[in-house]
Amino acid sequence: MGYNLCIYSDETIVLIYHHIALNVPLYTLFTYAHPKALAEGTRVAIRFRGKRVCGVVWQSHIQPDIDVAKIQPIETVFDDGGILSASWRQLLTFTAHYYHYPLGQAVMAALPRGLREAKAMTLPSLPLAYQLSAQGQAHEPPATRFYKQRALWDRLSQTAATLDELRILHPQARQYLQKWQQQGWISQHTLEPHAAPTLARHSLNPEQQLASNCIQQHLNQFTPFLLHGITGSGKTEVYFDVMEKVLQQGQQVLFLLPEINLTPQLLQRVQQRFAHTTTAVLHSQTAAGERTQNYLRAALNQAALVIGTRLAVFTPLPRLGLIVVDEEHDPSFKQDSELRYQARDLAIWRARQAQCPIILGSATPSLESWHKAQQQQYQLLTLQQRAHTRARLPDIHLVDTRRLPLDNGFSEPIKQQLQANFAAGGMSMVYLNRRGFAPALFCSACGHTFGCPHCSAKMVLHQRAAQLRCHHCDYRLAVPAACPECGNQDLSAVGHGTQRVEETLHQLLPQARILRVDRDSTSHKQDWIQIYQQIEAQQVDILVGTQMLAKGHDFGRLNLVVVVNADGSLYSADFRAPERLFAELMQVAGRCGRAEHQGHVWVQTMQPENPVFQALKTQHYADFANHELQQRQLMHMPPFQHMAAIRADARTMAQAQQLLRAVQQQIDEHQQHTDQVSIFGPVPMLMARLAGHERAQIFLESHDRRALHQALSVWQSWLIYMQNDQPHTRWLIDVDPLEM
DNA sequence: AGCACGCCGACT
DNA sequence: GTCGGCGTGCTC
Repeated sequence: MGYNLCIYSDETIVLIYHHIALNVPLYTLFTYAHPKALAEGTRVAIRFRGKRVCGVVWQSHIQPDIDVAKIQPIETVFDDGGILSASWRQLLTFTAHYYHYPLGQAVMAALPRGLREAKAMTLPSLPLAYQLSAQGQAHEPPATRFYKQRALWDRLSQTAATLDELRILHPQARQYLQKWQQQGWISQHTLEPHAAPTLARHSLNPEQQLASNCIQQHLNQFTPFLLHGITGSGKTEVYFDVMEKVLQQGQQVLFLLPEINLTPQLLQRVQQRFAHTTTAVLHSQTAAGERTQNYLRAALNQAALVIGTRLAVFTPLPRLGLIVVDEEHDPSFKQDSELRYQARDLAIWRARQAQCPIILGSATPSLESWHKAQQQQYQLLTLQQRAHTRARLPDIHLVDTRRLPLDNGFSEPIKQQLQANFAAGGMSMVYLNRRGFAPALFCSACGHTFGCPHCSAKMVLHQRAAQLRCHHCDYRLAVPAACPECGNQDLSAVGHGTQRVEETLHQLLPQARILRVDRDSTSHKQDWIQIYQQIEAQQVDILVGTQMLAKGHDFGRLNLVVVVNADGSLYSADFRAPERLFAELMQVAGRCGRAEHQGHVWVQTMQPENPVFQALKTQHYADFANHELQQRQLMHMPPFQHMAAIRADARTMAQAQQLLRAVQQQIDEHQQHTDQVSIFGPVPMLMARLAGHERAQIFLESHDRRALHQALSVWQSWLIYMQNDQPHTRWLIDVDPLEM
C-alpha cells in the first residue's frame, strides 16, 4: 500500500521506523516500517524470514541501525484497545533484563496464545446479568414440580444473575432465559465489573482483624506484608477482608497461588465469597481460548479479581490495588524452564510499580521473605491462633528408626498408632514423597542397580505395570527377568513407594478402606472431586500419598498423620533441602486436627536430633528460620548473597564444562572479573544427566545485585560469542536459581 | 529457534 | 550423475 502511494503521489512517504519485539531467541529487537507512528504496545503482523508472525511495537520513531533497504513494512496493525500498557511493558522490560532473557521471547511468554498469533482478537464483551422484569414479577412462577425451572425463576426474582451462575441451578438455563425473554419477563443489563461482594462473610477473630486493619491502613501505597500464620489460622480470611475493601474502592486484585489444580478448595472459597465480583482465573490448565478471554477481561478492567498461578503475574491490570501471594514459599512460583522467573519476586516489583500493598502469606515463609521481614523491609504480621477456637496444634512424635526394626517400612509404634486409630474410627494419612512401588530394584547376587540410561537417577519400580520408570524423563522399561550383569533371577525391590505402602497397609489392616493419592492415581481435576466426595462420605480410613496431599487441603476429620521416611533429602547437597523439608513436614502436619479433633503426627527418621525435626517438634517456625538463616550467613548463601547459575548442557560432561571454562578464561584474560563477584565451578549439576544431556554449571555470587548483573551481562555476551566454537553445547542463565 | 545454503558420502 | 547428511550463518 505504501508502495502505491509512492507512485501516485509526488510527496515521498516518510516512513516511521519501529522496534518490534518478536518471538526470536536473540537479544535484540527488529526494525519495521510503517507510514504512521504506532502506539507502543500495539500488536502487529510482520513478515519475518518470509513468514507472517505476530510482534509487539516496543518503540516508534527509532533511528534504524541497519541498512534501510532491508527494512520491511508492517503488514497489519491490530487494535487491541491498548491493553499492553506502558506499565505492562515496563514489567516485561524489567523481567527480560533481570532474568537475562531475550525481550521478544519474554513478551511472548507473558501473552496468552490468542495474543501471540498474527491475528485480530475479538475483545470480550461485558458479561450480561439477567433479572425478572416488572412484567415477570407479576407473572405466575413455574409449578414447583419443575423444581429446576422454579429455582431459576426464584433466583431471577431476587437479584440479577449471570448466565454462569444460572447454569449451576439449571444446565439449560440459556434456553429458559431465551424463552422467558421472548415473553418479556426478563430484563438484562451489562454487569458492572466491581459489584460489591456480599456472600459468606466471616467475622474475624481479633488477631485476624488486627492484621487486616494494619494492611488496610496502607492501601494505595507500596507496602509489602509478610503474613505468617500457622496452618488453620485463617490467613485466607485476612486476605478476603482486605480484598473486599480494595474491590469496593473499584480497584483490581491479583491473587497468586501455587499449582491451582491442586487447591480446588481455595478456588471454590474465593468464588463463593466473591460471587458477585467479575473474576478471571488464569492457570496453565485453562483452555487457550478461555485464557485469552480472561487475560483481556483483566486488561480491560472488566474483571476485578484475577486468580492464577505464577503465569498470572504477567496479566495487565490497569487498576491494580492489591496483590496476594498465598503460600509464598512454594517453589512452584519459580518457573524452571525458558523464562526462569520467580512470580513472587515479580509480584513485589509490580506492587511497587502500582504503589499498592502486597501480602505474602505462608505458615513457613521462604527464608528470603523471612529475612526481609527481619530487616524491616517487609512488615511482619503474625497469626498464632487456630481459627477454629477448639482446634489445637497437633502433637508431634519422632520415631528413631536407627533403634527400631522396620517391618516393610513401618516401625512397631507406627503400626500400633494406625491400628488404634482405625479401631477408634479415625481417619489417618500416610505420607511419603515417593510414588511407585519401590525407588530402586537391586540384584541380590551382584548388587547391580538399574539406573536410567538417560538420567543420573535410579529407575523406580512400578509393580502393577511391571515396569521400571524414570521419574525424570519418563523412560520406561519392562521389569527384567534377570540381572543383566550376572544373570541372577533374584531381583529385590529396595525402599518404599506409595504403591508398596498401600499394599503393606492392606495386609496390616485388611478391613481398612485405603485410598492412594499420587500422580499415578490422580491425573485429572475430576479425580480430586471424587477424592473429596469419598472423604466426605466417610468412605476412606487411610489416605496414602505424596506431596499432592500436603498442599492446602482440608480433610476435616483427619486426626493421624504418619510420615514414613522423612530423611531422604537431608543427605542432599542442596543448601535449601532443610528449608524445603521443614516446610513440607509442617504442611503435612497441618493437615490434621483442623476441626475439633486433636491431631497426632508421627514421623519416622534416622536423625531425630537434626534441627529440622527438633523445630518440627515444637512447630516453632521462627526458631527454625533463625537457625537456618545463621547457617546461610556463615556459608555466604542466599539471602545473604545473591546468586545466579550459568548452565551448559552437551553430550558429554567435558563438553558442557568446556564452554563454561572457555568463557571464564576469556573473562580473566580481558580482566573483566570483579572482586565483588565470586565464582564457583564449573561443576556437574546435582542431577548431572537429564534426558540424555550432561549438565554442568557455574555459580556467580555477590553481595551486590548490580555487580552480579553486570557480571552476568559480560558472561552472556561471551557465551553468545563462544557458542560458535561449540555449536552442540547449549547454555542458559538462571537468576536466583532453586535447582542446584 | 528455524530455515536456507553449502559441501561431501552412498545410492536409484 | 543425484539425494540428503547436518555444519554454518543469519534473521529487520
